[in-house]
Amino acid sequence: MLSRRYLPSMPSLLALEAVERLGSASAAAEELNLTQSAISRQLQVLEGQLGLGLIIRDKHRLRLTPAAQDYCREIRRALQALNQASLTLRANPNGGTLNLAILPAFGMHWLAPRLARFAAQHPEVTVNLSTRLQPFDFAISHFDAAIHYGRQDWSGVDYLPLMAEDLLAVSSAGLLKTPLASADDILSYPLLQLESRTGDWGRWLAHHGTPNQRPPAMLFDQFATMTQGAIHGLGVALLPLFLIERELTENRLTPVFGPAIPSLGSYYLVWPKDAVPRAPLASFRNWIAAERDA
Amino acid sequence: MLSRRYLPSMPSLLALEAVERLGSASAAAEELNLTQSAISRQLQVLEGQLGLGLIIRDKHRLRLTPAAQDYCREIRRALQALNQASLTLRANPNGGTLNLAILPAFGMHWLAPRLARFAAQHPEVTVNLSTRLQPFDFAISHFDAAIHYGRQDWSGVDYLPLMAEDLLAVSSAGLLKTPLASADDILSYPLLQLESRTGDWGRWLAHHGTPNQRPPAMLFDQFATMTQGAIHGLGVALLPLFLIERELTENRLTPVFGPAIPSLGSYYLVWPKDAVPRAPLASFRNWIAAERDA
DNA sequence: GAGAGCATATGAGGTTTCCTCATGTTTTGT
DNA sequence: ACAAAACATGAGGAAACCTCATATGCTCTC
Repeated sequence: MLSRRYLPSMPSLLALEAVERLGSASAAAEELNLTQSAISRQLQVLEGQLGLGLIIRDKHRLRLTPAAQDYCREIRRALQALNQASLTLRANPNGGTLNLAILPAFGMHWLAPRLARFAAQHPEVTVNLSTRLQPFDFAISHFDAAIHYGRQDWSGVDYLPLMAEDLLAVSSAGLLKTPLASADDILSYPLLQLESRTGDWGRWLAHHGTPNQRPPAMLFDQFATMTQGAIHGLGVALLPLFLIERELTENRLTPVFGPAIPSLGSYYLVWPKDAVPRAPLASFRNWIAAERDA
Repeated sequence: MLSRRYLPSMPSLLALEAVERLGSASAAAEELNLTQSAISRQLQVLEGQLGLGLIIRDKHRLRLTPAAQDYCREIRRALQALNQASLTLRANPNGGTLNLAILPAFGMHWLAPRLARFAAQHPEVTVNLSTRLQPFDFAISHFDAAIHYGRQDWSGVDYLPLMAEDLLAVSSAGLLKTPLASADDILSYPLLQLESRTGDWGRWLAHHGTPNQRPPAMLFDQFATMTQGAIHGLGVALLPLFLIERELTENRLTPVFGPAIPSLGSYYLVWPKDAVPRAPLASFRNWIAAERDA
């Protein structure tokens, strides 16, 4: 329950926030279209209400105490959330919102091209996308659903399988002087891999008859940067086929050895098992299942 | 930059929040120590300012539109953050706060017993603990630092090693009728393992001369539940020694085969590389380094 | 189906908060 | 030394907020 007693007023919080950011009451006043006098008073009001000093008034300069700076960090985040929520509501007065955590590569290549159709089909839902590289706890985040790659190893969620994945070993055209005679010749080139998928090269080698290897490789946190690395000749990368179709047709990447092999994990839409049902999520789930089967 | 124009007033947000939660304006009025009249007007003010209807007035009952419910979810979170920040500031006017993400088992067994000393040494810092089972992105969370188990595989952070770990194979006293003749006899018992550490049993077997195994095992997301499972005879678990000292001395768990083996990962304190230096984090880092070496 | 009980809405009016204007004081820079 | 710039504050008005009193409509019970 929220007690009204300890919630400062909006103007006083805005004043503090702006003063912290801009460094002076005058500048804050200008930004907020107020007078310097108003800011000065609001700061006093806030100090009075919280019952402590927030500002060190030193030679007619304002400086926040360390505690006030911490406080400011928190309230800025909260104010931005309020602002964002209000703007979203104005932009979309009839529908709901769907907060979706995506994986950057999947979001860019699979979801983004299709999402316009969802928007057309469900104009009442605004989709907010935010990238997350790792699974997270739904209970302490504000997401309705997430895109997950891997196996069904996220606890407390339900899964909708979206897509399997094939991995192809590729490099820039110039990297290999001569074609590889066998798969394990690849070990003489620098290998690139994703932090979150360090087993992939081992699986690729096993698939080509060289088991129990776990070759060293350069680490990237996202496919986008790894793809760029490969294009620029940094080494050989094992990349999902659906991400690099353009790079292959435009010869910026070329296959190195063998065909694409099926990836160990798949892409899923996941959402918390215990969430209260919400229309936007249900619409999205139905839509994405249909897209998958299209 | 926060525009003052679209930020509703505090009373109007509180009114909406309470109405959504309590279902009526009268109940909201009582909770907020206001009159029903005040609530009714604030709702109208809010609708006016946002320029849209939030409430379906149906037979003298108030019902929020779906969009308003979504909006409510967001503002409630923000209001709670403001409330929390204000209370924290009042409780601790001189110092900073340190938001720390911990691993539950490490937090309970290693950190908790020591944390009182930090509090005594640094009364000016309030430590907020929150458990996280997986690495996360510091840029989009509000944490100052985190406890990490594994290798140095979290990107964009600095590391302070805290502790290595030894793993012991244990079960309830009654589970094994006869002592194991060899390590791989363990495969005939159900094995328990952590979701995030699925390679551990393979390493344990390799350590005892049986390489390249990846035995199936029951999955747990936290050590606490897994320990309870082992105590109640669910199977054999590979548990960090520092977590189960009591269980061993009190014979609720007994070693199954062999001594403890060193774990692949270690515990670290990690914090974002690019963060602006803050006194609470520096104090904590210094303190925890000293604790580690004590 | 009449009346009690409980909702919300609203007119009128008071109180508090918020803001500006005008002015004073101190510091900084030229 | 003087201008410019910064913050503080007294006074007063405007806006926001709240209450009281009252009106109206729904629902449930007898």
